[in-house]
Amino acid sequence: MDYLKGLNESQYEAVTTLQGPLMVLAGAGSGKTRVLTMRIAHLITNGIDPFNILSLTFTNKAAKEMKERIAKVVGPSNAKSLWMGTFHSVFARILRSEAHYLGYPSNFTIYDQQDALNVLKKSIKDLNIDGDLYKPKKVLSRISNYKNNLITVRAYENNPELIEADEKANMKFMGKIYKKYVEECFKNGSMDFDDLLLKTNELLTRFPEVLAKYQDRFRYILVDEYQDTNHSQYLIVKALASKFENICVVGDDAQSIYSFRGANIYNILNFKKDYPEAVTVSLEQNYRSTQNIVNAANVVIAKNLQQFKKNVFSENEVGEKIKVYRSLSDADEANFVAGNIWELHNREQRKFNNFAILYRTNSQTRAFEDALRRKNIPYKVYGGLSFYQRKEVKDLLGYLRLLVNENDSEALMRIINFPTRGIGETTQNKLIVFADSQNLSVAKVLDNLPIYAPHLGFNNGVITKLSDFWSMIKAFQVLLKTETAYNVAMEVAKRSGLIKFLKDDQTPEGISRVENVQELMNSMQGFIEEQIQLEDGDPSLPNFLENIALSADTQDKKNGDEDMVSLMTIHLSKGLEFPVVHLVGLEENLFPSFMSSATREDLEEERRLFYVALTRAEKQAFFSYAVSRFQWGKITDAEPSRFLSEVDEEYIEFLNPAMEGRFINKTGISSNIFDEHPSEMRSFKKVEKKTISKSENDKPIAEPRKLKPVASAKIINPSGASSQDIEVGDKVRHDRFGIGEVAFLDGTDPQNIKAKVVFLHEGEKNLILKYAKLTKI
DNA sequence: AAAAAAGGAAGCCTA
DNA sequence: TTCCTTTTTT
Repeated sequence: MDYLKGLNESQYEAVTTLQGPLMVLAGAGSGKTRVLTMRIAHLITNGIDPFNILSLTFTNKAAKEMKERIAKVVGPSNAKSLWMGTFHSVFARILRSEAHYLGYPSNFTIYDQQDALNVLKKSIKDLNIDGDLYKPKKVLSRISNYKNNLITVRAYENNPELIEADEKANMKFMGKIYKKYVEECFKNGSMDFDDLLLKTNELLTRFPEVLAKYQDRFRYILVDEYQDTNHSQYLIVKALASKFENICVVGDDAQSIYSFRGANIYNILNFKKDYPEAVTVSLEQNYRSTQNIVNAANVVIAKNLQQFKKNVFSENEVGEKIKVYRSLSDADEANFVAGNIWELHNREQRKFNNFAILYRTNSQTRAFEDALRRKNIPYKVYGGLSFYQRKEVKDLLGYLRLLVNENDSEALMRIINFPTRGIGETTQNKLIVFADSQNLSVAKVLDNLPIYAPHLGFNNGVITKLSDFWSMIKAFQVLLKTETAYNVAMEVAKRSGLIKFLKDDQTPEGISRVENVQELMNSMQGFIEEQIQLEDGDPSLPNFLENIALSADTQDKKNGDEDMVSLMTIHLSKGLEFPVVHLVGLEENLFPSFMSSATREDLEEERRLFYVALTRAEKQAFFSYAVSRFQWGKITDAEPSRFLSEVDEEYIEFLNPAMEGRFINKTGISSNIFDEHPSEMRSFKKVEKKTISKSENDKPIAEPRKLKPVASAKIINPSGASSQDIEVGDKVRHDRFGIGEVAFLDGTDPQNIKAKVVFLHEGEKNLILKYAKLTKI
């Protein structure tokens, strides 16, 4: 058992405690992945059939890597029958084989967020509900919330509290929309991401024989990143594990950062309540970072109340102090970071891929891209629009999805007139309305076009276009029976006119679109070859489509990537490590985010995010913040993040000596370093930063303005033309914070007025009127 | 009636 | 900036 050698005491315990419930609290950099893989290997060497092991990971990439590592220990044939993957991919697979229980076709389509949004938009429109009041994105996130908490449409309708809550939030049609959306998805034979979990729960609850089958199969269950599971996932795990209770959860409560998509930190905090006999193992030695970094991260995270007591420590070198840079503007900050990387690259011979720039929001990327490009430093931005979300890629995939599931009317409508073939909006609407009224799918109508056409009032020209289109699709479907997925896709790309359409556009963007389609074809070819190599591989088109639908992590960072600086959000950086980390934009209202300073829970999550960011660093960490930043089309004042003041000074070194200690504020409420002379200093600052952004950033400059407090101001209501006066002393209502009173107004530019509002329950908040959507009461 | 072109508004928190 | 709506052209 060589693989057990080199484990420390707690790692050893985590690997070898095989029976019964086990919780492994794995601090950052404590060798968690190693423990997980060794544990599975150990299970297998102890005679457990891999077929009986279910291992749920956070990303598909993690699953793949882990599987490879396990294969090295126990041999590839043993590793093969392991059930390993994300919740979504594992249960999508199960749902496909059990779909008939739920009345779904086994070839159901999986909708990504964009698809879901399109269906939702259509639903809202069909219900004749004002889309301005019911912003699809907002509605979708509410629906997602319901689903993650197992609130089905029926449960919703039977829950007066929920209905009342939605009414209070000015969304009394939520129930109606929810119902319609679910019906549409069902009709399309499709599930969104949340459905994959919700329907699994339904399957396991309603059909005891199915539950028994999977309980019996998954005798040993491992869940990674347990702190980021949502309620729905929690229930699935609990149901499956309830027979044998061989459940091992691994995670770190200090790194729970996904509550905005439903993750519930109490799943891990209450594990002991669910399984009173559970053994807890804490992995506390950090092998990744210097002592300085570990200690600095510790003192910050210690400010959180909701957490397990841990003593994370490092026995690595003490290391350098964290360097803090105060910059004048976002561009200045980016120049500092780029210059610093350049210098370390030269002076310490660090390769570019040693560096990461981590930020809170994607919109911060641009400044860094500009600065790096100017210095000719190679970089790669992670996140943002992923390859599979590109329009041209989704268009081709739309065709392919339609071939597999012709009831997928979302896919059908996407491509029925793309490339344009004279089937315009009017025709499309007629089709949909008719299909709905007859309770048929659009595909069925097209199947029997000659019969239905008279009822549709189409002229001959339209009928010809429609039947031409549909016979083309049918021909593709026939092709699918004999040809490989790749050949079919190639045929689709050519015969649908898609390639021709894209090639007609010779602009650089157009050329890159063609390349993207080619890239899709390549990845398809790669997928097919890979699947053929595998003994139990499945090179079919449906399998390919499922794979991409679930690979939100396709463009994740690979280790040993090319020699480039990595730029990504902190969320994306979870699980990665870099010798040198620049954590940027450490400003109030940016990090912590202005959306997240409302409640203690939100703030604690931001602090965990900070913890995650800092613990990515192995050798050196740099913090930076700007005193003003180009944001929302305006130059906005910024104050140093409270997290900066939460790091003990012994771990920090200030690069702007004059500023040393100036921002430290022990109240936890942000302070402005210029508070002593508010107006003069601020207007001075404005001038200064304007010159900077002009020369260095070439961005439009805001009109000069005086910044003196005003007694009243107009607010612009973004959702309509109506504007409303808000004055000091007014009682106002906020979507989230509730009722409060305006204490102070600041600024004359109607686009940029800040209000200090004292809320009944949430206390004092600084809000930008334009975004706060306050209602006067 | 459909397609292309132009104009205008909102968008930003995080996968 | 990107997406959506409106206008103009065929």
